Amino acid sequence: MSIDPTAILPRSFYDRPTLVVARELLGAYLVKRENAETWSGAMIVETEAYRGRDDKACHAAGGKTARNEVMFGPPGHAYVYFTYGMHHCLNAVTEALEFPAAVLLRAAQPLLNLESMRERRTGRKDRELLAGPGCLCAGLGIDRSFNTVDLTHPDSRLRIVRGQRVPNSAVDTSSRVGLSKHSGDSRFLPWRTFVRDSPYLSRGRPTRQ
DNA sequence: GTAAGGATGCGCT
DNA sequence: GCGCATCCTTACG
Repeated sequence: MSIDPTAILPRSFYDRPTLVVARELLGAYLVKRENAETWSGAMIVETEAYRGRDDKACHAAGGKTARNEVMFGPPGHAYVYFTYGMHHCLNAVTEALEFPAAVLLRAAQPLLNLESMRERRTGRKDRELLAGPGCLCAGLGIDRSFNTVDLTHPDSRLRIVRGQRVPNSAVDTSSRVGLSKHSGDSRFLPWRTFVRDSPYLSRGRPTRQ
């Protein structure tokens, strides 16, 4: 298994229904350039879909603001936001221009340049380096300076490239993690997708009734 | 093993 | 000012 940082997923990959993109991102490689020679890489194992004005859990449910306007832009760009006063979260924008939607990358299996990840996440086991949306950004050193980065551009320091095929038999879904009451019925949508038996998943518990 | 609460800063009302 | 698409530490079985 080797990562080819030039096998970039094209914009057409993201210009599809968000749930399809969320499913197909499982097994893909998230790749970040550390410097001229060094790349860090990890296989995506857990995602969540956030889609449109009707999804009350979607940041864009209340309309376009300075914070979420990337979600209204063209697909294939990174939406990175800061939350809980300390965590960054990384999303890939999906669907057509002006339709706000994105896939939250929640967990990944470290594959390339684990040294850098261990430095940024001292004291953690390897399986925990990228296990959670905040952890994933911490482990890969992704902050708000990555907001709006084009994930499909050959010069970008952050991109997603072709990875491994994950069979449907290995994929499971659940409701999304961490949504509060204000999301209404949206919080029960089964829009979290993950590789069922991966040891690299987040510890997040899906929203319950 | 699980559960509860605190940390923390930004976006939005 | 309030609440958050979270994570970590602490407490207790």
